[in-house]
Amino acid sequence: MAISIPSSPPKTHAELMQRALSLAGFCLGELAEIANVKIPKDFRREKGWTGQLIEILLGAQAGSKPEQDFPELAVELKTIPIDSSGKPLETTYVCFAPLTQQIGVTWETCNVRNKLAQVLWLPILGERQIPVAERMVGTAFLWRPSNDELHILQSDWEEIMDKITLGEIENITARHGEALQLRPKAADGSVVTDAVGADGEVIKTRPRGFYLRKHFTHAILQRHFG
DNA sequence: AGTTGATCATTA
DNA sequence: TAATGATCAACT
Repeated sequence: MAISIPSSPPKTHAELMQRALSLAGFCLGELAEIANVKIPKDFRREKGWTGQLIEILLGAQAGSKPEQDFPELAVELKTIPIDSSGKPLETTYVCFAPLTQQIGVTWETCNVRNKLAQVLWLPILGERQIPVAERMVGTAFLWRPSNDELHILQSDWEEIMDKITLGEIENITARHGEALQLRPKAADGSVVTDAVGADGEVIKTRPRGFYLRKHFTHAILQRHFG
């Protein structure tokens, strides 16, 4: 039952699943000790702490890349905080949205579809009232979108991308999209990037990211756990 | 009470 | 600056 830190990425899906499932039942405090990582009191200043801890324990390569966490397996890793009834506590970040030079990008080739083709979900029982160290890791599972899910995602993505292309970026709010929503994604309000303006000109705006709504990820979890 | 828009640390 | 990992907290 001993957990160790892998020195290399998993080579097969089976190896990845075995590693991920071996974490079930441990709390974050125990895993942090194994990984030799300090435990924050809360996530106010270390929002990505859980995800990075799990990456270490599964042997994912560190660093930021617009590719999957396990490129050779084409698998993306997502930790998702849930309450005691299994409901997601947060939306799930997918990737940045291209705000310019997006001509020619289609659903078939876009980053959203690529990222979501195969996701290893790792639920973390972690209501805010539970101290970080005591939050418990649940049972990991590999998800591939069903045809229905794929169609919803595609329709949302196309609607949002249409508006971006037409220079309506400032009119898109997080209320658009049934499963996918577009929201700011930056360190603070001073961060800007290029986008297409109403008259086709280049404007500056806050970077945006695609997120999965909670009701969508909840449905995914329910499909696997009932 | 649930969601939107804002924010934090780190790396390349 | 742009990307990764996400959660916070103000607002409706």
